Formats: sequence, C-alpha cells, structure tokens
Amino acid sequence: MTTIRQLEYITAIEEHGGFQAASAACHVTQPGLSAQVRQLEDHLELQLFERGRKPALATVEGLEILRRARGVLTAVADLEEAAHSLRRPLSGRLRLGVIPTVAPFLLPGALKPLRRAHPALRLELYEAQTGDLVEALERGRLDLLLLALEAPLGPAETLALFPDPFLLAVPRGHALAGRKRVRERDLAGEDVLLLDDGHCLRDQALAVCSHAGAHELGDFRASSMTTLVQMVASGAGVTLLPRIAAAPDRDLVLIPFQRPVPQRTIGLAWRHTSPRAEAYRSLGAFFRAPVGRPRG
Amino acid sequence: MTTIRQLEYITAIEEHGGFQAASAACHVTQPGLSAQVRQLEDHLELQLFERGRKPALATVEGLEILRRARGVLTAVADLEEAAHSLRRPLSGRLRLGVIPTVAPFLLPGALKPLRRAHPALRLELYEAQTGDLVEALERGRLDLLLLALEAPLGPAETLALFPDPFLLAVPRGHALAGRKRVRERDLAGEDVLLLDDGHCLRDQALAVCSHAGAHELGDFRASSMTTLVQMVASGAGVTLLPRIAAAPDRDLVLIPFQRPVPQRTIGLAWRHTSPRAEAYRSLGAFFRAPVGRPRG
DNA sequence: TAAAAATACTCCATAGGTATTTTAT
DNA sequence: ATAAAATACCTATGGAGTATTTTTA
Repeated sequence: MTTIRQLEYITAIEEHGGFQAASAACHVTQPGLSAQVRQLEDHLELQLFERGRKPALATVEGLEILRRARGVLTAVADLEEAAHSLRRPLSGRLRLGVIPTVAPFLLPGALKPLRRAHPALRLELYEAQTGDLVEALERGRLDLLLLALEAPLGPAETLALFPDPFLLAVPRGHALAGRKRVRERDLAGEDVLLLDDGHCLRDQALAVCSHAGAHELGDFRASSMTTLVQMVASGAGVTLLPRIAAAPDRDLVLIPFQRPVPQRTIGLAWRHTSPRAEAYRSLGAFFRAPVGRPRG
Repeated sequence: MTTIRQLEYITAIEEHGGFQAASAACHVTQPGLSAQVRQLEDHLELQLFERGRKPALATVEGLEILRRARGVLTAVADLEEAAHSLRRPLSGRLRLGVIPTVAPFLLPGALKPLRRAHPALRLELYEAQTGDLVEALERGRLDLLLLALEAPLGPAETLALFPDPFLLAVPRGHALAGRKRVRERDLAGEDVLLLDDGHCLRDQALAVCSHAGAHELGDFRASSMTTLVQMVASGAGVTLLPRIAAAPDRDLVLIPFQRPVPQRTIGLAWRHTSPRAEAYRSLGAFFRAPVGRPRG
C-alpha cells in the first residue's frame, strides 16, 4: 500500500539529491529509507530512480510520480493546517436556529457584537418553530438553538439565559388599562388572542389562560407577533406579550403581572454530544435580554 | 502521524454512516478502525465524530477534515493510476459515465471495437444525468464522461468529438410535416414535449424553444427519449430530437433546421489532474457519430 | 579508493485481531 | 433487548535499526 511516508522519502531524495542526504533529512537511516523506496517501486511496479548514479536521478516516470507525490503531501499538510485552525472552537460555521417569537427581538442587538468578538465565526441563521428546530438539531442540521426552554427539547443540553416575563397587552380604554398590575385571574372572561399552532408561545399563553378562565377568541390566529399586537391595538381582544417583544405603542397598554409572574425562560440548546459545548456556553453572553425595558 | 489509511477509514465512516459498516467496507475489524480514528483525532487534537449516536455524525470540524481527506485520497488514487498507466495507458479499470440521451445511441457501436482494440481495458459503464456524472467525476468515482459539452462541467478537461444537431420531430400529418427544412421561429405556438428535469437535453431544447416563442406542454414530462418519441408519434405535440437519437418511425417526421442549426456537442470529459489524459484522447475515435444518418 | 546504495539480519512499535464491556436506542 | 462503539489484551507484520557488502565515479 502507498504510504505518506514513502512519498515523503521520494520527494526528499529529489530535493536533497541522494538517498543518504534524504535519509538524514527524514531522520531515518539510509537502509530504512532505501527499503521504503524499493517497496513503493514494487507496489507501483515502476522504477522511480535510476540506480547507481552519483546524483540520484529520477526516471521519466519517476518525475511524474514525484509531481503527484508533492501534490498529495501538500494536501495532507493543508489538512493538518486546517485541523490546527479549526481547534479554535469559535470559528467556522455555526448554524443557529431561533424561534420566531425571539429572533426579531434578540438578534438585532446580538449579531453585531458577536461578529465583532468572533470574526472567524460564520453564523448561519434559521428561523423556525421549536419542534422543527429540535428535530433539525438532533439530525445534525443545526448546531445551536435559541428558544424558550419550557418546550420539550429531548436530550438536548441547555443553558438558561434569562427569564422573559409575560405582560398583559390590552387596547387603550380597556377595563384593565388603568391597572398598575394584574393577576392571572383578572383574565377571566377576557377574549384572548393567540398565535398560530406550533408556536411554543401559544402553548405557554394558553396554559396561563386556561386556568385563569379566559377563553381564546376562536376566529383569530395570528401568524406573527406583529400581527397579534396590531389586532390587540385595534380592540379585537387582549393578549400575553413576552417582555422582550413589548414595544411602546400608542394604542396599547402593557401591564405586568403580580407574583407569581407567568414567564418563559429564554436559553440555548445543543446536542449533548457536541464537542463545542463550552464554546456555546460562552456565546450565552451575547443573547442577554435587551436593556431598554418598555415599561416598569 | 497522519496516514492514508486513517483518512480512508474516516471517509468510509461518513460514506457508510457508522464505524461498524465502515470497518466491514475496509476489511478490518471495528476495534481496529476505531483505534485508527481515535489516533487521528488525537493527532489532530480535534474530535471528528460525535460519539454515541446511531448514525455516526461528523462534527462541524470533522466535515471540513473529511472534505480535505477526500481530496488527499483522490490525489493518491490518481498517483497510483498514473503509475499504472505509465506502463500501459489503456489497461486496467476505466469507469465511464454516459448521459441517458447519448448512451443508447453511441455505445452499441463503440463498445465492441473498443474491447477488441484494448482487451486489457476493464470498462465499467455508468448511466446518469450530467450533474451526477460531473460530481462523481470530481469525487473520483468515475474516470471519464461521455456527454454534451454545453452543460457546466466544472474544472474538467474536455475533448469535443462531434456536433449533434437537433431535428424537429413532428407527428405524420402535422402542419410542418411536409417541410424540407424549418427555422427556429417555426416553433412559435407549437406544443413542445420535453424530457424530465435534470436531463441536459431538456435545458438545451428549452433554450431553443424559449426564444422561438414555443411553449412547453405543462402536463407532459418524458423520463426517457423512447417515451418522448412515442408521445410525439401519438400526436401529443412536437419535440427536438438529437440526430444520433433519430431512428426512422412510421408515424414520425424528422425535419432538419436551417442555419443556424441548433445543436449540442458530444464529447469526453475527465479530471484535469487525470494521468491518463492522453489515453482518453485516443479513445475519442471510438465514440464518433454513427455512420447511418436517418435522413438528409 | 572513497562515496553512495544495496543486502542481511535483528528488533520493536504498532496495526489489527479476539474477547468483552459499555453505551445508546 | 439489541445494536454499535469503546476497552482490554494479544499477536504478528513490517518499519527502522546495525553491520556489512556491493557498486561506480
């Protein structure tokens, strides 16, 4: 079988002009090197060097083999060099999956610092709902997820980043609009607007509503948080808004809950077998909650 | 030290989706293969595969190493093939890929003379569409391609063999059936039948049709040229047929184009690094156009 | 006759084998 | 429960060593 070592030996012979000099350069004895050259020649069934000549001379065939041998050796060297540079974990491709109820609120402030801190990191973003993200993670199509940790995440390893409390969003002029704080049971009898199926936020809000005695408005299913907010602002009902999604709005009143505050936990998740786990943990700092709260 | 064997093992793992399957393919035991993988990982100081997963999953770093490993292995394979062909160029295995719109028309007449002229050549035939062939060539799974040179062939080296003009095929009794020659714009308004996606012939015919103002019949997609011809013969529409594929048919009329004649170029393609390039060129003579033209 | 390479042999490092345990589905 | 990979241990191939002979400039 052809070996890398054999190729190193024959290129050394060409480079140093002889078996002896080559053996010295390769830190082996001359007979050892000779044996390898012989073995390669036997394997290729081709004479590479003309024997019995003072300055070792490659045959015509040998020159062609030598040319290719150098190509192989540089490819191997490149591979080892690549391994070296890949050892810095926060470089290369990182496929990050983010849920739609987090992405627009956390990513804008996170990406620029992240890129600056780790310029070698090639970040690829995917926005999808929790179920799809978890499956993609398991299948090796994503490396890291940014989502709400309340959802079932399978065997993934996680890092909690911050709690994201829900606020009650009501239209200006609503009966509850003047309140400083609300309790979950204040929701009783309210028409609650929710997101489409598949959003983990929908399930979380639904859990709050159900044991508060509120009922979901059957006809409405918002496909995005923006739509949801606009529908509430137009007086169609009330909704639960995560604080990171809460932006000031003329027609909207956002009221925090009394304790116990219903909330979700934003965090990172990765395959528990991933070799970059520590690197992922260190990325958590970039995805902390935005500083400017919309309201007390 | 990195060895060729280690690179073979890790690419086998990727290819066969597991250590066990890979060890079988490499004719070694699983512990033997595992040990070599471990050794390579230790040497590179890099985890290449996530352990403890059913379908062995390469790490992000592993994928990059695997890409380079494949490059090294093809370079080595080329070197060994070079050695072989430096003795007798036209002997040993030659894996020939041919596109489906060429194979049935060119191979029958070519194979027998080829085998007679080069009995030491062990010819292996693969029929697939251009995209798959080009990828297989690049990856070192094929040695030589016989196809239409109009398609994107990457960095491959090529040899044009002959032009293959398109003929217009119409059903007997069609309005154009009596014409001695047609122009491209005669196609305007015709229902044109084409092959499935992926056939380069489809793209070439589509190019002719589009600037001639013809429209493709949406419901029909033939998976083979035989089907295509039968559909035209049954009056479903017209089509463009390469001349090498044109066989006399009772229900079909084949009309040549006036200049400029739309055509494809049949030729050979090989890796630009291939050591048998000269031998491949000499094979061109066996794949010239068939002598018996179906029509003027 | 000096150099460089080949030959003869010896040794030991390690690739690869068998048997078994551990781990993940 | 089953299948895959890791671990432990052993064997033997072959790479590399020393000593020596052969070769040709």
